[in-house]
Formats: sequence, structure tokens, C-alpha cells
Amino acid sequence: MDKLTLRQQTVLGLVVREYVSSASPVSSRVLVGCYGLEISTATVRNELARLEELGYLTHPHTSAGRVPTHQGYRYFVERLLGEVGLPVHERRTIAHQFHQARRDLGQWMPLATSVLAHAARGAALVTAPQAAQSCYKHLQLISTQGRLVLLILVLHGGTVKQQLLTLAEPLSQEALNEISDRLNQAFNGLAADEVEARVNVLPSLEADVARLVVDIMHRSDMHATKVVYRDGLSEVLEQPEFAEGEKARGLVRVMEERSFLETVLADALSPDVGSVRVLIGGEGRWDELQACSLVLARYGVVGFATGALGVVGPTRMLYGRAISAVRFVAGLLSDLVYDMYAE
Amino acid sequence: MDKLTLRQQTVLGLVVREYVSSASPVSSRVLVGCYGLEISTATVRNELARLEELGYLTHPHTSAGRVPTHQGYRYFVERLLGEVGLPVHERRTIAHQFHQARRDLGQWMPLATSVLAHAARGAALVTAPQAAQSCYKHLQLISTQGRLVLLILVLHGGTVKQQLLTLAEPLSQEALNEISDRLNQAFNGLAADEVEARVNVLPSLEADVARLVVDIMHRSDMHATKVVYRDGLSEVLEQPEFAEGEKARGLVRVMEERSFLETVLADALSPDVGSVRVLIGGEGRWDELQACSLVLARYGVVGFATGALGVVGPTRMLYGRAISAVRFVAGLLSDLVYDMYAE
DNA sequence: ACTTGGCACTCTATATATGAGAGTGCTAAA
DNA sequence: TTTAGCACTCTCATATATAGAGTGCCAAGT
Repeated sequence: MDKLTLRQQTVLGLVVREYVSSASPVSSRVLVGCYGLEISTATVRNELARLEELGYLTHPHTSAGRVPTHQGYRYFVERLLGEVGLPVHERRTIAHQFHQARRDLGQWMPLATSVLAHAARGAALVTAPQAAQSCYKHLQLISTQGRLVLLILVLHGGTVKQQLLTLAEPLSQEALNEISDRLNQAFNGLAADEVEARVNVLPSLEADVARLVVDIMHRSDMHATKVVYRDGLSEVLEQPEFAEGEKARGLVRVMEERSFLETVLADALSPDVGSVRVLIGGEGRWDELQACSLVLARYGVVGFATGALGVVGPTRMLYGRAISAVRFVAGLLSDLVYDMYAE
Repeated sequence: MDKLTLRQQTVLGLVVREYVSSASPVSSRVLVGCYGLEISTATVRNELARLEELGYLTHPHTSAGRVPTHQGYRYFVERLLGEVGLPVHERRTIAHQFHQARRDLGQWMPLATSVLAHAARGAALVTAPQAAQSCYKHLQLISTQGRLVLLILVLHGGTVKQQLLTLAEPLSQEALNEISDRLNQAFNGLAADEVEARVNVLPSLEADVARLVVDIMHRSDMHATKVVYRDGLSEVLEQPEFAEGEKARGLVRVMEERSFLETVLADALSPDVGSVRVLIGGEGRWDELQACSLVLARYGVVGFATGALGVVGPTRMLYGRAISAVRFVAGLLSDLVYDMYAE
């Protein structure tokens, strides 16, 4: 695979960079003209032809310049890109935005999504952190009207679940408080199964509530990664590859189809935190992503809670930017998760 | 405005219906052929010309059929549409879906959005209910690590706010529980200002927490209607008016721009619950919506909490469907708000 | 053996012309 | 007031010509 000569690597790198920035097939002339190669266009053409034979480039048609293939992008990302980072001033701006919003948990996910989209110049996807195992923290029953009661369940890590339940007969808020207190005493820090094991020793009403709690916790654990936050789609649609209506529609469909995104994330994401995965053109597994690349990472603390985030763009994407943006935002979110879960 | 003869009304109605279903300009021939009018094409042409003079129809070009103008759609919606309702089996399906999810508060908004999008055949927007005035219900402080504490605040109506705070020195979970209990005793059922008035009589630590609570409640009250849930965008992009890339992009931009949608909702929405507003082609006020119509309604219980919901589609939209879907879903959500807020 | 200038060749994109078809507007008669 | 008839206009699809871009390859040079 690494049979490319140094000059071929240079040429391939230049083709990718030029195509990414210009969006039109790259000719031998601009390669020599704009990048000061010390060789003639004919030589470049020979190299281009060789790179095409090897599968790194293609031709839209006979008299057009070269365009990278998926294999070409992959080689570029893995061997030519080198270590990249977001510019310092951009890192600072982002860190500042997060600092401003740091107290308000409700803002973190939307902010992360929006920031990621802008920094990476693509569409951003972020899922909320998902605990490895739900762990009971606090419960509160709140009377609304008649027999209808609102159950607020706080899990370890700050996840909040809201659920309605209907009592056999109305109870005062005081009575509900007492039940809440007793359950909090009994269940503090327990996992779903441990709560379940203690259900039977409780009086019937409390047992009912506890069963509901177990149910909520189980559901919360089973939930596959669920895509929640999206932003920056219109930025991607500005790209010429989506100028045609049908292409644009395809992308929007993909971005709206939660179950599809979940599958892709689950399939493509490495289980460990910190490493960034690049998925180019669907990697032959997802036709819908033929024209797209994804840059994905997991964030959080393995064993406690993790979430996923990623950037979607055309295959002709600013990989350097996207990768460093994903890495940076993942780091910020991991810090938050660490703060929330560490004891 | 109501100077149209009965026959003109019939013709206008047919043109709108036919154009909505076929998406191509309507000729006098199909009008007579498909709808069994007892008059000749020439007569129809005269009526069409008259309707065009009056501003209800236009011509894309000399030899094309007629297309409704915004004014034409408005007349249709206000005087020709009549009372419409969703088919019974559809109502039943939707009611069933809501019934299934009725206990899980977290599901209501996404479900409402998705259901609305499908029923109305358009893109749906739904905002979470916003209390007229925040009212303290319950607070819980949860220790995470060191001096970092998670504050969970439940407001009347079930809204939950999560916030981080940093203590001057670490406290045990037991100590935090005691503080929570004391504040809950003191503040139960109070509004933000009332909480604020009692801050000074508290010991310093509790006063700090209380000030934060006041801050959260104030922020929650100030928040303008905030668009949160969106679905069905790709359904709208299937429509031929968005086949061209630039048109599609425009729509996506509009749907992604929260602040814009907030403005439109705030401006166009009537303050009372129950009435459905139809906004056609931006009504001259919003150029970005030139090609779109919105069907909007407020839901909830005035004085307690209300939210907004709406459908976005091309001006050539199924107004009857959209209006009845919006009305129906608004009713379901209003019931939920009623359950949550009524005492 | 590699590099390079030169040139024929291919394919796209753009502009232009042409004809069929759709649908109207108008006129004159019922 | 309605209607049949017909000329007129405009679009859309198809065909054709042309300019330009860029390659592939050959033959000569290093």
C-alpha cells in the first residue's frame, strides 16, 4: 500500500488539497502553476496516470482533471495529513464559549453541536452522554391533579427522566414527599437490578413506584446511542456537490433518519474514547453516504458514560479541520462528563 | 373582497385544488374535463381571465395554465375550504400513538413533531410549553466531585432545569440533602420574585443557592419561545418547488435558523389557544418564506403554560390537512399541559 | 531510464436553431 | 352570456455547431 514514491505522495497530496479547496477537477497545469513543482506538466501527467492506475485518482471524463477516489482520500487522511490542530485563537474562542455556558447543563449539547459545525465547516451530530449503567440518585413525586403524579428521577451523572403515573387514589403532596424520601433512602446509589431485588420488601404503593423506576432505568440502559442534536446542515448544502436538488434531498434524508444515523454511529465508532474515526464515502457499506464523509469520535469516560459526536460533509471535506474540531470538542465534553461522574 | 360570483368561487376552488394536487399550472381543459363543469372551456377561460384581473390567479407565461397567487390561496383558505377534519382512522392512530407514549414525558415533544409532520405532509415545528410564570416546586443538590454540585430544579408543570455550582468548600451529600430540604420547605410554590424576597433571611450558603435559583427562574421566564423540535423537512423537499438546489437550500436555511423561526412564531402567532393561523408566502413580511406557507397554532392553557406548533410547506400545500392536523395535535398537547398544570 | 515539448484527440459546456405541443386570447356567431 | 374556432405565443425537448480544456502519447532530449 505504501508503494508510492515521495513525488507521487506529493502530487497526490496536492491534488487532494487543491480539489478540496476548488471543488473542480485538478489539471496538471494548475498543479505545476500554483504549487511551484519543479517538474513539467507532462511529467505530472505521467504521475497522475500512474496514481490513477493505482486507484488513488479518477477522471470524470477524458478531458477533465483528476479527482481523488475514496482510496485517495483515505491515503491522504492516514499518511499525508500529519498532525493538525485548530488555530489557537479558534480554540480560545470555543473554550470561552463553553466557559460562558459551563454552568447551564441544558446548553452544553446544543452549544457543542453548533460550535462543532462551525469549527469543522460541516454538519455536526452530537449524542447526549449515555451512562454505562444507570445508577439511582434521587426521586421526587410531584402531585399534579387528582390521581396523576409526576415522577422525576435523577440518575447518577445528572440525567433526568420524567414520567407520569396514576395512583389508585389521590394522595397529598406531603404523603408523596414521604414516599419519595423513603425510596431515596432505600435506593440511593443502586443499579436497576439492585433496585429490582428490593422491590418485594416494600409496601405495595412504594413497590409500584419502584417497579416504574426499574422500568425507566432499564429502558435508559437499553437505549442505543440516540442522535439528538444536529446543526450546520445548511452549511454542507452550500457545497457544490449538493447543488443538484436530488443530492441535497438525499443528504437531508440521511440527516433526518435517526435510526440510520444510530446504526452508522454504532457500527463505525470505536469503543474507546479519544480516537477519531474517518468514514469516507460510506466505505462501501452505506450507499446513502456515497457522497459524504464522516469524522466521528466517542467522548466521555469509558465505564461511566460516553456519547458520540461527529461531522458530516462531502467527501471533498476539510479533513484536517474536521478531525481537529472533533477531537477538541470531544475533549471538552469528556471533561464535562468526568466532572459529572467522578466521585 | 367577496365580490366573486358563485361560479368564480367554484372555479377558483377547483384551480387551487387541482394545482395543489398536480403541481403544474391548471388549464381550462382539465378544469372542464376532470371536474365535470357544465360550461365550455372558453367560458372557463373568461372566468380565469377575470380572476386573474382581480388578483387571485397568475400566469407563469402566455401559454401556460393558471396558478393561484398568495391572495388566491388566502381566499381559498378563508372562504372556500370549509370545516375540515382529519379522517377518523388517522385520528385514532395518532391518539393511539400518544396513548402509548403518554407516561414518558420525554417522548411527547418528539412524538408530537413526528406525528404532526406525517399527518400534515409537511415539516413540523414544535416548541416545548413555556410557563407563564415559573413557580418553584422542588430542588435537589447532588454532590459530584469536590466542590462541584449539580443543582436540579423542578418547576411547577414539570419543567426541569439542571445547573452546576461550585461551593466554597466541599460538603457531604447528607449536608446537601439538608439544604435542599430546607429550601424546599421555604420556597414551595413560590414565584421567582417571591423567592428573591426571602433570600436575605437565609444563612449565606443557602442564600447563594437561592440566588442561583432565582436566576434560573428569571432566565426561564424571559426566554422567548424557543424552537426545539423539528421533523419532516425531507418530506417537504420532495415537493417539486424545491427540486432546484437553491430553493432547497433556502428552505433548509430557514428551518435551521432558530432566531428567525422564533421571530416568525412570536409575530404570527395569536395569543390565544385554539385558533389556527395560516401564513401564506411570508405575507410580504418575510422574503425567506416567499415560497412557503405556515400553519401555526398555540397550545396549552393560557395563564399557565403555552407552546407553539406549526407546519411548514410550499404555498401549494394541503391546507385542509395541515390545518386539521395542527388543530388536532395542538388539542392533544393542550390536554397534556392541562394535566400537568391544573391543581 | 526518465523528462519534456508538441500535438492530435476527446469530451464538456455553451450557444443557436428548429419543431411539436400546450394553452391562451380574441373574434364572431349562436 | 356562452361558445366554437383559430391565430398567436411561449416552453420544452432535440439536434447541431463551436470553443475550450485537458489528456494521452510520441518522439526527441538529457
